[in-house]
Amino acid sequence: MSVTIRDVARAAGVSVATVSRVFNNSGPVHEETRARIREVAGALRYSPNSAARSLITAKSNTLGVLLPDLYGEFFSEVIRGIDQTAQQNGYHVLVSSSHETQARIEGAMRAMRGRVDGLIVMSPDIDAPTLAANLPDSLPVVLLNCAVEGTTYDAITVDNFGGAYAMVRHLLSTGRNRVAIITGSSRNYDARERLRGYRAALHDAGAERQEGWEIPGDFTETGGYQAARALAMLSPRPNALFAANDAMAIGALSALRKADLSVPGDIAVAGFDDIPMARYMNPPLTSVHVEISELGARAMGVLLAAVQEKNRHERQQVTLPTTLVVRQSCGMESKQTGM
Amino acid sequence: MSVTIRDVARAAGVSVATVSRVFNNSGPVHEETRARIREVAGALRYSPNSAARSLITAKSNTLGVLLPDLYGEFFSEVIRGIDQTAQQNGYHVLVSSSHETQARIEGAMRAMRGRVDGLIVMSPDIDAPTLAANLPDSLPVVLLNCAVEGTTYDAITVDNFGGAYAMVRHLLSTGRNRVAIITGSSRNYDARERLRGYRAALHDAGAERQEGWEIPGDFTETGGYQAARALAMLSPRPNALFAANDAMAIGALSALRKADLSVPGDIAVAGFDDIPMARYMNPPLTSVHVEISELGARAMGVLLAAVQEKNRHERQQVTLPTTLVVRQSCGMESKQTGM
DNA sequence: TTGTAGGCGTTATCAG
DNA sequence: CTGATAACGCCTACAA
Repeated sequence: MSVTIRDVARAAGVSVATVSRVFNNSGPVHEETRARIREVAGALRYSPNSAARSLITAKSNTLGVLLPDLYGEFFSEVIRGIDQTAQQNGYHVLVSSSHETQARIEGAMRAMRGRVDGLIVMSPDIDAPTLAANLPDSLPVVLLNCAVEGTTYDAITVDNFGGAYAMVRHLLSTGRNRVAIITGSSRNYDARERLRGYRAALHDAGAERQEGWEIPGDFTETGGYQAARALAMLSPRPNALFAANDAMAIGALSALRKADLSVPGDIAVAGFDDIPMARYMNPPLTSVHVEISELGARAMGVLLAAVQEKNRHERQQVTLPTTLVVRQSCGMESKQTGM
Repeated sequence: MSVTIRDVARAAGVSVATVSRVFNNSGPVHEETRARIREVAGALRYSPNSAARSLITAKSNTLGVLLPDLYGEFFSEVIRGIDQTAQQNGYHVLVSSSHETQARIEGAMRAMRGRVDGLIVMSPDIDAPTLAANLPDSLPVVLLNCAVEGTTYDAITVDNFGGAYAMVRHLLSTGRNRVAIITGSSRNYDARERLRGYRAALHDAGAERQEGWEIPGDFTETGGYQAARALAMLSPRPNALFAANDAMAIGALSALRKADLSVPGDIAVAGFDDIPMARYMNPPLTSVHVEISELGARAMGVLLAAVQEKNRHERQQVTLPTTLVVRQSCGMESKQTGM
């Protein structure tokens, strides 16, 4: 650990400059001396001090990830995608989680400043202007599932609107005419977009819409459970339910069961995300499939481009498509293909 | 970003040493000048260059986390606990995931060497000797859910054996006399321990045990599904099933349903981990509750102690207790308390 | 209480 | 192809 480039140089009978050259593939080095240096360095178990390197190159080879709250399978997958892509490109990942409030985001950014070459920010709960005010302008930043309308940040989002729209459209097409929704927090960008898709689908199909059919939730199983319990007592009762994520849909299934309502007989149920467990629910849960780890991978991809091209990098706002996965919870007949 | 300590010093009309003292609370500084420096620094948006700081102090204020594979709710929770504890103590977290093989672990460690002050290693698939050979001796390391018998590393593990033992014991106590298990990979430490607990419980209770009742799984929903499908065809058929984790238990529930077996009527089912969704299954899933984020928090706590005390730090191997959570999947009657 | 100056381990710019 | 040597930004004795 305390073996430095000088030790290697001395042991190999060369100057530090030459050692540096072989470790950076910079400048020409005689093949023979290069081999000797590599050997000596290996024997000494030398590895360059990254702090010193960062100090002079002004690069840390580290990228930061700011997360709202590590919770559930969703984030686990996102990070997986982020980390794999980073690793493949020789970068490290510094994570910082649990940033629901603006103050915390701000603090986390300050803490990361100088330690990272770029940042992925995932904070669906913070609005765009607030975010903009806090984002460092000197640092490449990619927004993940954030409200970015009218901004010029690099951003990547799931097609929340399109996915919700397609799902509700599908529910209507199966003959359900009273479609309710369990929403996420109204401060949450994803949740707002999914609600918007729900409303648009109803509107475009000329279907009935009621305020009371928009039941507030919070993206947790418990929230979904409680919302569905409330929904079960509505009259007339909706005959389809679109939960803004799978966790809530699963909670809802449980509540409906308890209320002795059959799914999909009395009411069809659908979720969003298509987490791995969705297909193993009873009944198997219809959902909007999102390639979650791909989401993280793409975000990291854009960030790497921004970091490496640095100047002259075209800002891009990517929307990841979703696909409808129809299973029995919304009335698919065959038990065969439900899996 | 390019504003250095010298700029602050110049602007405040003092020397860099004084500014440094202010930012490190080291040495005495006149209250008045301290205030002025803080103000100037704030106005200039100065923040110390961490690379330079690390270079001279030989500390990075960063702790590394090596994960086998970011997968499912479990890891999400572990990281949450780790990160929160780190943040509270002013440390950053560098993560690196997807290290199933020894070679990858080794590479990741090399990559982190010098960038972190300590390491949390979670690699249940690697055996202790192999691990030991690759662990840096100069760096504080805490093992998380690893096989550590006979080693002196700091380590923290879930009481896999005890949890499994208690669960099987419980299943037997409800009158089930043919208890099967879906195991995890035999290379996985957690899985081995849970299997050991299963066997011990059967043995101690004088219950019947059969090779064929130990069905291999892989900790995924799909693995559980397939294992349960196989189990359903056994004769005589087991009347209780202990899955070594919840994901497999959920897959199993689905398969048993498809095989027209009733749970808990024909067969009781139990899992391990008690992930949030367990209680919302149909029927609600009995499981061994683990305080997962606490696991991460504790690991980080031990690591911080090791890093800060450095010398003279007593090695400790902590085992986190588990609790039995009984729900309807193993025959609890009341629908009321099943939630 | 404050300032001066040396050095942390590398890289990069010059000469040779 | 190789070797000195000046930065990089900061901390920390040691002086004042």
